[in-house]
Amino acid sequence: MSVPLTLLGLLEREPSHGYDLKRDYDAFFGRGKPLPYGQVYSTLGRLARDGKVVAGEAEPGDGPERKRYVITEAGVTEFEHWLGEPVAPEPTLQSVLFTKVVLALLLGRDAEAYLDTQRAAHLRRMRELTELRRTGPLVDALLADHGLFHLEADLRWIDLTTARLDALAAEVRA
Amino acid sequence: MSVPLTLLGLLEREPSHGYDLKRDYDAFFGRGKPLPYGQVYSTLGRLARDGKVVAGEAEPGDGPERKRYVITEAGVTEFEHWLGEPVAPEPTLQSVLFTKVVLALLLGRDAEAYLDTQRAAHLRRMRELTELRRTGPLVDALLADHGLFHLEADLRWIDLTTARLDALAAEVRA
DNA sequence: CAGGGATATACACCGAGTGTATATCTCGCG
DNA sequence: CGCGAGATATACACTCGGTGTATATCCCTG
Repeated sequence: MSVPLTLLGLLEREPSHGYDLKRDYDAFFGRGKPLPYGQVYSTLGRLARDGKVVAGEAEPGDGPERKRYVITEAGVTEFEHWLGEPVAPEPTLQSVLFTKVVLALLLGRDAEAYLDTQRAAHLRRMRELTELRRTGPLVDALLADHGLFHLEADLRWIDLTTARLDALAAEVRA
Repeated sequence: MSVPLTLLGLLEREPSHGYDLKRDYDAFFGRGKPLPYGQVYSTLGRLARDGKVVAGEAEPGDGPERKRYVITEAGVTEFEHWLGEPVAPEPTLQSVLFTKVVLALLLGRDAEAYLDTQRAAHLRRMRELTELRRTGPLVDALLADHGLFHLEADLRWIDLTTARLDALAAEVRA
Protein backbone atom coordinates (compact mmCIF):
# COMPACT_ATOMS: atom_id res chain seq x y z
CA MET A 1 0.00 0.00 0.00
CA SER A 2 2.50 2.62 -0.99
CA VAL A 3 4.75 2.03 1.98
CA PRO A 4 7.48 4.55 1.08
CA LEU A 5 5.07 7.47 0.91
CA THR A 6 3.32 6.42 4.08
CA LEU A 7 6.61 6.25 5.97
CA LEU A 8 7.50 9.63 4.54
CA GLY A 9 4.21 10.93 5.93
CA LEU A 10 4.93 9.53 9.38
CA LEU A 11 8.37 11.16 9.26
CA GLU A 12 6.75 14.45 8.32
CA ARG A 13 4.98 14.27 11.65
CA GLU A 14 8.23 13.90 13.50
CA PRO A 15 11.70 12.43 13.01
CA SER A 16 11.89 8.85 14.16
CA HIS A 17 13.77 5.54 14.07
CA GLY A 18 12.92 2.55 11.92
CA TYR A 19 11.62 0.59 14.84
CA ASP A 20 9.17 3.29 15.94
CA LEU A 21 8.07 3.86 12.37
CA LYS A 22 7.09 0.23 12.15
CA ARG A 23 5.07 0.53 15.35
CA ASP A 24 3.32 3.66 14.15
CA TYR A 25 2.61 2.18 10.75
CA ASP A 26 1.09 -0.93 12.29
CA ALA A 27 -0.99 1.09 14.73
CA PHE A 28 -2.49 3.30 12.06
CA PHE A 29 -2.49 1.20 8.91
CA GLY A 30 -1.36 -2.31 9.69
CA ARG A 31 -4.78 -3.91 10.20
CA GLY A 32 -4.07 -7.61 9.87
CA LYS A 33 -0.87 -7.02 7.91
CA PRO A 34 1.98 -5.64 10.01
CA LEU A 35 4.92 -4.12 8.16
CA PRO A 36 7.94 -6.46 8.27
CA TYR A 37 11.14 -4.98 9.64
CA GLY A 38 13.05 -5.96 6.56
CA GLN A 39 10.86 -3.70 4.49
CA VAL A 40 11.20 -0.79 6.89
CA TYR A 41 14.96 -0.57 6.68
CA SER A 42 15.27 -1.28 2.97
CA THR A 43 12.63 1.37 2.27
CA LEU A 44 14.39 3.87 4.52
CA GLY A 45 17.64 3.03 2.75
CA ARG A 46 16.09 3.87 -0.63
CA LEU A 47 14.49 7.05 0.70
CA ALA A 48 17.88 8.12 2.05
CA ARG A 49 19.63 7.25 -1.20
CA ASP A 50 17.11 9.40 -3.11
CA GLY A 51 17.49 12.34 -0.76
CA LYS A 52 13.97 12.17 0.67
CA VAL A 53 15.25 11.56 4.19
CA VAL A 54 18.59 11.85 5.94
CA ALA A 55 19.83 9.25 8.39
CA GLY A 56 21.50 10.54 11.52
CA GLU A 57 24.54 8.87 12.99
CA ALA A 58 23.98 5.77 15.07
CA GLU A 59 23.34 6.99 18.60
CA PRO A 60 23.66 4.88 21.71
CA GLY A 61 20.44 5.64 23.59
CA ASP A 62 18.74 3.59 26.19
CA GLY A 63 18.65 0.33 24.37
CA PRO A 64 20.74 -0.66 21.38
CA GLU A 65 22.13 1.88 18.95
CA ARG A 66 19.66 3.50 16.64
CA LYS A 67 19.51 5.91 13.76
CA ARG A 68 17.22 8.88 13.67
CA TYR A 69 15.69 9.60 10.27
CA VAL A 70 14.67 13.13 9.31
CA ILE A 71 12.60 14.09 6.27
CA THR A 72 14.15 16.57 3.81
CA GLU A 73 12.62 19.39 1.79
CA ALA A 74 12.51 17.11 -1.25
CA GLY A 75 10.78 14.50 0.86
CA VAL A 76 8.15 16.94 2.07
CA THR A 77 7.50 18.16 -1.47
CA GLU A 78 7.05 14.64 -2.77
CA PHE A 79 4.78 13.67 0.07
CA GLU A 80 2.59 16.78 -0.27
CA HIS A 81 2.15 16.10 -3.94
CA TRP A 82 1.19 12.48 -3.38
CA LEU A 83 -1.25 13.36 -0.63
CA GLY A 84 -3.02 15.94 -2.78
CA GLU A 85 -3.32 13.73 -5.88
CA PRO A 86 -6.33 11.41 -6.08
CA VAL A 87 -5.71 7.68 -6.43
CA ALA A 88 -6.08 6.49 -10.05
CA PRO A 89 -9.58 4.97 -10.15
CA GLU A 90 -9.63 1.45 -11.61
CA PRO A 91 -7.11 2.15 -14.36
CA THR A 92 -6.41 -1.41 -15.48
CA LEU A 93 -9.78 -3.20 -15.65
CA GLN A 94 -8.41 -6.47 -14.42
CA SER A 95 -9.62 -8.81 -11.74
CA VAL A 96 -8.77 -12.29 -10.63
CA LEU A 97 -12.46 -13.17 -10.55
CA PHE A 98 -12.80 -12.37 -14.22
CA THR A 99 -9.60 -14.26 -15.01
CA LYS A 100 -10.80 -17.40 -13.30
CA VAL A 101 -14.20 -17.30 -14.97
CA VAL A 102 -12.72 -16.86 -18.44
CA LEU A 103 -10.14 -19.58 -17.88
CA ALA A 104 -12.84 -21.93 -16.64
CA LEU A 105 -14.89 -21.25 -19.78
CA LEU A 106 -11.86 -21.61 -22.04
CA LEU A 107 -10.96 -24.97 -20.55
CA GLY A 108 -14.47 -26.34 -20.27
CA ARG A 109 -14.53 -26.29 -16.46
CA ASP A 110 -17.63 -25.50 -14.44
CA ALA A 111 -17.51 -21.71 -14.21
CA GLU A 112 -20.85 -21.47 -12.45
CA ALA A 113 -19.65 -23.76 -9.66
CA TYR A 114 -16.62 -21.54 -9.20
CA LEU A 115 -18.83 -18.44 -9.00
CA ASP A 116 -20.98 -20.18 -6.40
CA THR A 117 -18.06 -21.04 -4.12
CA GLN A 118 -16.72 -17.53 -4.56
CA ARG A 119 -20.08 -16.08 -3.57
CA ALA A 120 -20.12 -18.28 -0.47
CA ALA A 121 -16.61 -17.19 0.52
CA HIS A 122 -17.59 -13.55 0.10
CA LEU A 123 -20.72 -13.97 2.21
CA ARG A 124 -18.69 -15.63 4.94
CA ARG A 125 -16.21 -12.77 4.99
CA MET A 126 -19.04 -10.23 4.98
CA ARG A 127 -20.43 -11.75 8.16
CA GLU A 128 -17.00 -11.42 9.80
CA LEU A 129 -16.65 -7.82 8.72
CA THR A 130 -20.18 -6.98 9.84
CA GLU A 131 -19.25 -8.24 13.28
CA LEU A 132 -16.03 -6.23 13.32
CA ARG A 133 -17.95 -3.19 12.20
CA ARG A 134 -20.37 -3.59 15.07
CA THR A 135 -17.85 -4.18 17.84
CA GLY A 136 -14.71 -2.27 16.87
CA PRO A 137 -13.69 1.36 17.19
CA LEU A 138 -14.50 3.86 14.45
CA VAL A 139 -11.30 3.23 12.52
CA ASP A 140 -12.03 -0.47 12.31
CA ALA A 141 -15.65 0.21 11.44
CA LEU A 142 -14.63 2.44 8.53
CA LEU A 143 -12.21 -0.16 7.21
CA ALA A 144 -14.83 -2.86 7.63
CA ASP A 145 -17.29 -0.74 5.68
CA HIS A 146 -14.76 -0.26 2.92
CA GLY A 147 -14.33 -4.01 2.70
CA LEU A 148 -18.07 -4.63 2.89
CA PHE A 149 -18.85 -2.18 0.10
CA HIS A 150 -16.31 -3.82 -2.16
CA LEU A 151 -17.51 -7.31 -1.31
CA GLU A 152 -21.02 -6.22 -2.20
CA ALA A 153 -19.67 -4.86 -5.46
CA ASP A 154 -18.12 -8.26 -6.19
CA LEU A 155 -21.37 -10.01 -5.31
CA ARG A 156 -23.30 -7.86 -7.76
CA TRP A 157 -20.70 -8.69 -10.40
CA ILE A 158 -20.84 -12.39 -9.58
CA ASP A 159 -24.62 -12.42 -10.00
CA LEU A 160 -24.45 -10.44 -13.22
CA THR A 161 -21.77 -12.72 -14.62
CA THR A 162 -23.63 -15.85 -13.59
CA ALA A 163 -26.61 -14.59 -15.58
CA ARG A 164 -24.46 -13.81 -18.62
CA LEU A 165 -22.37 -16.97 -18.49
CA ASP A 166 -23.68 -18.53 -21.71
CA ALA A 167 -23.17 -15.38 -23.73
CA LEU A 168 -19.71 -14.94 -22.27
CA ALA A 169 -18.79 -18.51 -23.12
CA ALA A 170 -19.87 -17.93 -26.70
CA GLU A 171 -17.81 -14.77 -27.00
CA VAL A 172 -14.74 -16.27 -25.38
CA ARG A 173 -14.66 -19.38 -27.54
CA ALA A 174 -15.07 -17.36 -30.72
CA MET B 1 -2.95 -10.53 -11.55
CA SER B 2 -1.49 -13.92 -10.79
CA VAL B 3 0.40 -14.14 -14.06
CA PRO B 4 2.08 -17.52 -13.47
CA LEU B 5 -1.20 -19.35 -12.89
CA THR B 6 -2.84 -17.63 -15.83
CA LEU B 7 -0.03 -18.66 -18.16
CA LEU B 8 -0.27 -22.16 -16.77
CA GLY B 9 -3.96 -22.09 -17.66
CA LEU B 10 -3.26 -20.97 -21.20
CA LEU B 11 -0.72 -23.77 -21.51
CA GLU B 12 -3.29 -26.24 -20.29
CA ARG B 13 -5.31 -25.34 -23.35
CA GLU B 14 -2.44 -26.14 -25.65
CA PRO B 15 1.37 -26.08 -25.66
CA SER B 16 2.73 -22.81 -26.91
CA HIS B 17 5.71 -20.45 -27.16
CA GLY B 18 6.34 -17.43 -25.00
CA TYR B 19 5.47 -15.03 -27.77
CA ASP B 20 2.07 -16.57 -28.46
CA LEU B 21 1.33 -16.80 -24.76
CA LYS B 22 1.82 -13.07 -24.50
CA ARG B 23 -0.58 -12.50 -27.39
CA ASP B 24 -3.20 -14.79 -25.89
CA TYR B 25 -2.83 -13.25 -22.46
CA ASP B 26 -3.26 -9.76 -23.87
CA ALA B 27 -6.27 -10.77 -25.94
CA PHE B 28 -8.10 -12.35 -23.01
CA PHE B 29 -6.87 -10.48 -19.95
CA GLY B 30 -4.63 -7.63 -20.99
CA ARG B 31 -7.26 -4.85 -21.07
CA GLY B 32 -5.16 -1.73 -20.93
CA LYS B 33 -2.20 -3.52 -19.44
CA PRO B 34 -0.37 -5.79 -21.84
CA LEU B 35 2.00 -8.35 -20.38
CA PRO B 36 5.63 -7.30 -20.96
CA TYR B 37 7.83 -9.84 -22.70
CA GLY B 38 10.36 -9.70 -19.93
CA GLN B 39 7.80 -11.05 -17.53
CA VAL B 40 6.68 -13.81 -19.87
CA TYR B 41 10.08 -15.43 -20.17
CA SER B 42 11.15 -14.98 -16.57
CA THR B 43 7.84 -16.47 -15.45
CA LEU B 44 8.21 -19.39 -17.85
CA GLY B 45 11.74 -19.87 -16.55
CA ARG B 46 10.46 -20.15 -12.97
CA LEU B 47 7.63 -22.47 -13.98
CA ALA B 48 10.16 -24.69 -15.76
CA ARG B 49 12.53 -24.60 -12.79
CA ASP B 50 9.68 -25.71 -10.52
CA GLY B 51 8.61 -28.52 -12.81
CA LYS B 52 5.24 -27.03 -13.73
CA VAL B 53 6.17 -26.86 -17.43
CA VAL B 54 8.91 -28.31 -19.60
CA ALA B 55 10.66 -26.30 -22.28
CA GLY B 56 11.30 -28.03 -25.57
CA GLU B 57 14.53 -27.58 -27.49
CA ALA B 58 14.87 -24.44 -29.55
CA GLU B 59 13.36 -25.23 -32.94
CA PRO B 60 14.01 -23.33 -36.11
CA GLY B 61 10.53 -22.78 -37.53
CA ASP B 62 9.38 -20.16 -39.92
CA GLY B 63 10.73 -17.14 -38.18
CA PRO B 64 13.44 -17.08 -35.53
CA GLU B 65 14.09 -20.01 -33.23
CA ARG B 66 11.52 -20.66 -30.59
CA LYS B 67 10.86 -22.92 -27.65
CA ARG B 68 7.67 -24.83 -27.17
CA TYR B 69 6.47 -25.03 -23.57
CA VAL B 70 4.33 -27.93 -22.38
CA ILE B 71 2.50 -28.13 -19.05
CA THR B 72 3.33 -31.08 -16.78
CA GLU B 73 1.16 -33.19 -14.48
CA ALA B 74 2.33 -31.12 -11.52
CA GLY B 75 1.42 -27.99 -13.44
CA VAL B 76 -2.07 -29.25 -14.22
CA THR B 77 -2.64 -30.21 -10.58
CA GLU B 78 -1.53 -26.83 -9.34
CA PHE B 79 -3.66 -25.01 -11.86
CA GLU B 80 -6.78 -27.07 -11.14
CA HIS B 81 -6.42 -26.38 -7.45
CA TRP B 82 -6.01 -22.65 -7.98
CA LEU B 83 -8.97 -22.47 -10.34
CA GLY B 84 -11.26 -24.24 -7.89
CA GLU B 85 -10.27 -22.19 -4.85
CA PRO B 86 -12.13 -18.91 -4.30
CA VAL B 87 -10.11 -15.70 -4.14
CA ALA B 88 -9.52 -14.57 -0.53
CA PRO B 89 -12.12 -11.84 -0.01
CA GLU B 90 -10.64 -8.61 1.35
CA PRO B 91 -8.22 -10.26 3.75
CA THR B 92 -6.09 -7.27 4.68
CA LEU B 93 -8.48 -4.35 5.25
CA GLN B 94 -6.16 -1.81 3.76
CA SER B 95 -6.79 0.90 1.22
CA VAL B 96 -4.85 3.84 -0.10
CA LEU B 97 -7.91 6.05 0.31
CA PHE B 98 -8.00 5.33 4.01
CA THR B 99 -4.25 5.85 4.31
CA LYS B 100 -4.41 9.26 2.68
CA VAL B 101 -7.33 10.40 4.82
CA VAL B 102 -5.66 9.34 8.05
CA LEU B 103 -2.34 10.91 7.08
CA ALA B 104 -4.12 14.14 6.16
CA LEU B 105 -5.81 14.18 9.56
CA LEU B 106 -2.59 13.32 11.38
CA LEU B 107 -0.73 16.14 9.69
CA GLY B 108 -3.47 18.73 9.87
CA ARG B 109 -4.08 18.81 6.11
CA ASP B 110 -7.50 19.29 4.54
CA ALA B 111 -8.83 15.74 4.40
CA GLU B 112 -12.22 16.83 3.13
CA ALA B 113 -10.65 18.58 0.14
CA TYR B 114 -8.78 15.40 -0.68
CA LEU B 115 -11.99 13.36 -0.49
CA ASP B 116 -13.67 15.85 -2.81
CA THR B 117 -11.00 15.60 -5.50
CA GLN B 118 -11.03 11.83 -5.15
CA ARG B 119 -14.79 11.78 -5.63
CA ALA B 120 -14.43 13.93 -8.75
CA ALA B 121 -11.76 11.62 -10.18
CA HIS B 122 -13.97 8.62 -9.53
CA LEU B 123 -16.96 10.23 -11.20
CA ARG B 124 -14.86 11.08 -14.23
CA ARG B 125 -13.68 7.50 -14.56
CA MET B 126 -17.22 6.22 -14.08
CA ARG B 127 -18.36 8.22 -17.07
CA GLU B 128 -15.59 6.68 -19.16
CA LEU B 129 -16.47 3.18 -18.04
CA THR B 130 -20.16 3.76 -18.64
CA GLU B 131 -19.33 4.67 -22.21
CA LEU B 132 -17.13 1.59 -22.63
CA ARG B 133 -19.87 -0.53 -21.18
CA ARG B 134 -22.35 0.83 -23.70
CA THR B 135 -20.21 0.51 -26.81
CA GLY B 136 -17.89 -2.46 -26.24
CA PRO B 137 -18.38 -6.21 -26.59
CA LEU B 138 -19.67 -8.30 -23.69
CA VAL B 139 -16.24 -8.97 -22.25
CA ASP B 140 -15.48 -5.26 -22.04
CA ALA B 141 -18.94 -4.57 -20.66
CA LEU B 142 -18.42 -7.09 -17.85
CA LEU B 143 -15.05 -5.63 -16.96
CA ALA B 144 -16.49 -2.13 -17.08
CA ASP B 145 -19.28 -3.24 -14.76
CA HIS B 146 -16.75 -4.70 -12.36
CA GLY B 147 -14.92 -1.39 -12.31
CA LEU B 148 -18.14 0.60 -11.99
CA PHE B 149 -19.39 -1.46 -9.06
CA HIS B 150 -16.10 -0.95 -7.22
CA LEU B 151 -16.03 2.75 -7.99
CA GLU B 152 -19.55 3.03 -6.59
CA ALA B 153 -18.34 1.18 -3.51
CA ASP B 154 -15.55 3.72 -3.10
CA LEU B 155 -18.00 6.58 -3.56
CA ARG B 156 -20.22 5.24 -0.80
CA TRP B 157 -17.16 4.97 1.42
CA ILE B 158 -16.02 8.47 0.52
CA ASP B 159 -19.41 9.90 1.47
CA LEU B 160 -19.54 7.91 4.68
CA THR B 161 -16.04 8.99 5.64
CA THR B 162 -16.70 12.61 4.80
CA ALA B 163 -19.63 12.51 7.21
CA ARG B 164 -17.52 10.90 9.95
CA LEU B 165 -14.46 13.05 9.45
CA ASP B 166 -14.62 14.90 12.77
CA ALA B 167 -15.06 11.73 14.78
CA LEU B 168 -12.25 10.07 12.86
CA ALA B 169 -9.95 13.03 13.48
CA ALA B 170 -10.66 12.78 17.19
CA GLU B 171 -9.92 9.07 17.29
CA VAL B 172 -6.76 9.35 15.21
CA ARG B 173 -5.22 12.14 17.24
CA ALA B 174 -5.91 10.39 20.52
C1' DC C 1 19.22 -6.45 -52.09
C1' DA C 2 18.46 -3.00 -48.53
C1' DG C 3 15.78 -2.08 -44.87
C1' DG C 4 11.56 -1.78 -42.13
C1' DG C 5 8.33 -4.50 -39.59
C1' DA C 6 6.86 -8.80 -37.43
C1' DT C 7 8.48 -12.71 -34.82
C1' DA C 8 10.97 -14.48 -30.89
C1' DT C 9 14.02 -14.63 -26.83
C1' DA C 10 17.52 -13.06 -23.36
C1' DC C 11 19.35 -10.17 -19.97
C1' DA C 12 20.09 -6.56 -16.54
C1' DC C 13 18.12 -3.93 -13.18
C1' DC C 14 14.97 -2.24 -9.41
C1' DG C 15 11.42 -2.25 -5.87
C1' DA C 16 8.62 -4.98 -2.87
C1' DG C 17 8.29 -8.56 0.24
C1' DT C 18 9.88 -12.40 3.42
C1' DG C 19 12.79 -14.63 6.62
C1' DT C 20 16.66 -14.84 9.45
C1' DA C 21 20.67 -13.34 12.01
C1' DT C 22 22.69 -10.29 15.29
C1' DA C 23 23.52 -7.05 19.02
C1' DT C 24 22.15 -4.38 23.10
C1' DC C 25 19.57 -3.19 27.05
C1' DT C 26 16.15 -4.15 30.98
C1' DC C 27 14.08 -6.59 34.42
C1' DG C 28 12.71 -10.34 37.17
C1' DC C 29 14.06 -14.34 39.72
C1' DG C 30 16.74 -17.64 42.21
C1' DC D 1 24.89 -11.12 42.10
C1' DG D 2 24.25 -13.00 37.62
C1' DC D 3 21.65 -15.20 34.17
C1' DG D 4 18.18 -15.78 30.97
C1' DA D 5 13.83 -14.07 28.78
C1' DG D 6 11.92 -10.53 26.40
C1' DA D 7 11.93 -5.92 24.36
C1' DT D 8 14.50 -2.88 21.43
C1' DA D 9 16.94 -2.05 17.14
C1' DT D 10 19.16 -2.94 12.71
C1' DA D 11 21.31 -5.61 8.85
C1' DC D 12 21.49 -8.94 5.30
C1' DA D 13 20.34 -12.46 1.92
C1' DC D 14 17.13 -14.05 -1.17
C1' DT D 15 13.05 -14.32 -4.25
C1' DC D 16 9.40 -12.54 -7.13
C1' DG D 17 7.24 -9.34 -10.06
C1' DG D 18 7.81 -5.67 -13.20
C1' DT D 19 10.19 -2.66 -16.64
C1' DG D 20 13.26 -1.59 -20.25
C1' DT D 21 16.53 -2.75 -23.58
C1' DA D 22 19.33 -5.54 -26.60
C1' DT D 23 19.60 -9.07 -30.03
C1' DA D 24 18.64 -12.27 -33.77
C1' DT D 25 15.90 -14.08 -37.54
C1' DC D 26 12.56 -14.06 -41.11
C1' DC D 27 9.30 -11.74 -44.51
C1' DC D 28 7.83 -8.43 -47.63
C1' DT D 29 8.27 -4.38 -50.38
C1' DG D 30 10.34 -1.13 -53.33
